[in-house]
Amino acid sequence: MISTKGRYALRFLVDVAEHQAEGFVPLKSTALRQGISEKYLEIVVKELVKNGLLTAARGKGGGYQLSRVPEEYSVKTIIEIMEGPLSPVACLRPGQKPCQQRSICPTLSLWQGLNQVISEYLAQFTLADLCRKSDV
Amino acid sequence: MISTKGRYALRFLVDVAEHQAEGFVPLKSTALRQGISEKYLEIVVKELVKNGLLTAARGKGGGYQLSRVPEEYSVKTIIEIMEGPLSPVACLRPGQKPCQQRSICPTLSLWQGLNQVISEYLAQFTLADLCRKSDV
DNA sequence: CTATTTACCTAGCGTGTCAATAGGAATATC
DNA sequence: GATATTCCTATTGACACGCTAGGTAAATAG
Repeated sequence: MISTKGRYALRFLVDVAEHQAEGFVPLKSTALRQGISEKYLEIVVKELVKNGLLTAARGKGGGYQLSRVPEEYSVKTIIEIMEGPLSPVACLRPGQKPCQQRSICPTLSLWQGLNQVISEYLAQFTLADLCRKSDV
Repeated sequence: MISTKGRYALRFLVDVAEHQAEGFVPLKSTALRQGISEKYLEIVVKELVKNGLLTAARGKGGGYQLSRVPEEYSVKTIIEIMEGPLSPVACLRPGQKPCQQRSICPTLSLWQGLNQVISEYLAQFTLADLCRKSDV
């Protein structure tokens, strides 16, 4: 359900948060530290820049910085940017053609509940929480 | 994360639970009622029989019945039979080669927590709960 | 005994996503 | 001008998903 894109994004953001004090953090160094393919990480990071989570600087001495403070990045938002709406079942995805069985489906409310449980869980954490954990 | 296999399985079991009073429930009739491809449903049902959730009877007048009372079918168990272990991220799946970043991964406990939240949610419901809902 | 109904079995197919790779262009610093 | 970096487009191989096809085996009804 949550692919490498979402997970790499989180790890990248944590890494940047922890190293940006020294200036812009180049993708290459994070890829090395985290053991992630450089080229693949590019794809992930591009999305984060496009959505305004990261500020980029090109050229020598360039790299990435967070656009805001870590407390303002909810895990749910980050995951949704990378993965799209995180419905656990296809029939709940927005823009889906309405299921014909919807009105009589005995499992609909089950999935709606699961959806909510997951959303609430991910919404309660921020980047700052993750950084704290990796300090220990 | 939860594919048609798991969802069809639940809907099939609910349907059988609600119609088995009249005898064995043939796959064909459930497929019609639920609007599911007969042939595809076969694949799903085969798995349920193999795992002892359903009792089958061949030939005319045959079909399927629950092996136990609906209260004894936890939603979590059913889903796990169809989908395998329901970890939201690959690195938590049992039998996965241990992640090299594991000891320093800032997101590990996040995923473990998500895993638990999902498991607990699905474990608290049984087939009987779903049947009640479709009665309303 | 035959026709019918049902479960059971094996195989294959088209589509899409995932994770990753390849090769370069644009931009900034020294 | 050399170097380090982000940015852009395209492609690949593997795999799962949802589904289809074409049968065989068993049980019942007439």
